[in-house]
Amino acid sequence: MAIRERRERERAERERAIVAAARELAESEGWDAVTTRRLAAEIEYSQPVLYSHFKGKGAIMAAVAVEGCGDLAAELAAARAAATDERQAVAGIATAYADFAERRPALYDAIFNLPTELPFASQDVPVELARAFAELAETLRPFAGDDNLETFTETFWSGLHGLVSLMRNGRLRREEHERRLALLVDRFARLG
Amino acid sequence: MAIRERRERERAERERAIVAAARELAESEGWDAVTTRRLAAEIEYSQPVLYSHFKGKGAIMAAVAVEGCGDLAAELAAARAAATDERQAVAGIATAYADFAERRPALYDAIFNLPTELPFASQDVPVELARAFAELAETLRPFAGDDNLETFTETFWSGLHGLVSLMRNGRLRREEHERRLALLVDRFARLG
DNA sequence: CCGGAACTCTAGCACCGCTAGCCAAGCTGC
DNA sequence: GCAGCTTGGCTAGCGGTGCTAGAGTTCCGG
Repeated sequence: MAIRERRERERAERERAIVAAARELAESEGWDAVTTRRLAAEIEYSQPVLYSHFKGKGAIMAAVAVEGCGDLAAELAAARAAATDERQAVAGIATAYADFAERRPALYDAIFNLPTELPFASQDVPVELARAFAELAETLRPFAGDDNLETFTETFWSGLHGLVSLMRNGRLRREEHERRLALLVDRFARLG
Repeated sequence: MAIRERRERERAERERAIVAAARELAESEGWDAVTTRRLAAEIEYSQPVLYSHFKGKGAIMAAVAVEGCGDLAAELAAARAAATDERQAVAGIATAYADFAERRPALYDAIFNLPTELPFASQDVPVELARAFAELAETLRPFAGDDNLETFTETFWSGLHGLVSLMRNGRLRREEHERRLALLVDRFARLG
């Protein structure tokens, strides 16, 4: 039965290759360039193979999004760990968040903007996403005051998301970005 | 030469019909249902006619977005006018903004989310959009303090945009919406 | 009345996500 | 060792997309 095991190994490997190809293609040429035909060519298999691994293109994008959540969580954690004091931690994590969105726009879109069926508000949130959210929440904890921490975090997070997504599609003046970021942090990282 | 005038009138009328059809279709069935074939059928002309009015589908969507800006500006202005005091004005305009996004998701997406080439940061912003932004700015003026009013407004606006867009695609718990909105308002409508 | 301009239509291109059905390889039971 | 079945990847194709070339019709000016 070792053959069966090898097969399963190869199959898992191919699945990873699909997600990796989708991610790389999206990051280098944008999601519009990610088509099932292109993806199939990239992994050197025919199109229908993709559908034996994933329900459809949306499921592949969701898989990329989950991977991206891991990266985001890691970068947020690093920013929090590097902070010197509580207030600076908020500024640092905000900058890290904005940098992530700026540096990996395709990944960011997969996680937050694209109409994917990535489970969010339900109970089975991807663990990586929960980690990213928790990093934000822990950083904000000293400033939540009487507000519910989760709600407080969601609101701050929304501010960050609004800043980066409006700027990325040209709705905000790019040169004011840092000032807006500082302003948002200032409004949320204060006591009382 | 009256004939030429009649022709131009009919042509302008047809252009309005295209935009109206796109808007109605998007609002009732979502942007996915807005295809050039469907649009052509709706106005009872053939597909290529659309391209004699607009450069492409994107341009039609941009026209719908500009119309939508007018609606948004009107609703924000009404909310501001109905306010009893300065702080309540911020809460009112925030609620009006969120309600607009909730009640007309397709229109909101056309304005802010879809990757349209609607001119924003350039000098020729649609006048309706400038009006909407100005309503926000005037409402926030008493609370901007030392911050640049425009930057301050952009940041608050980003917060609103983040809240509504994350909630609309299932990234935020719907039942906490009003609390988040109140929290955002509270952070921006305070002195000092 | 007729030549030319303006305009709309049919038909089709290249692409999309997705799937039915064929065919070859490999495992299983005799 | 061999027949038959299962597995799994392939080719080909469906119905859709945005967009356009070129034919055909209508109408205006001389």
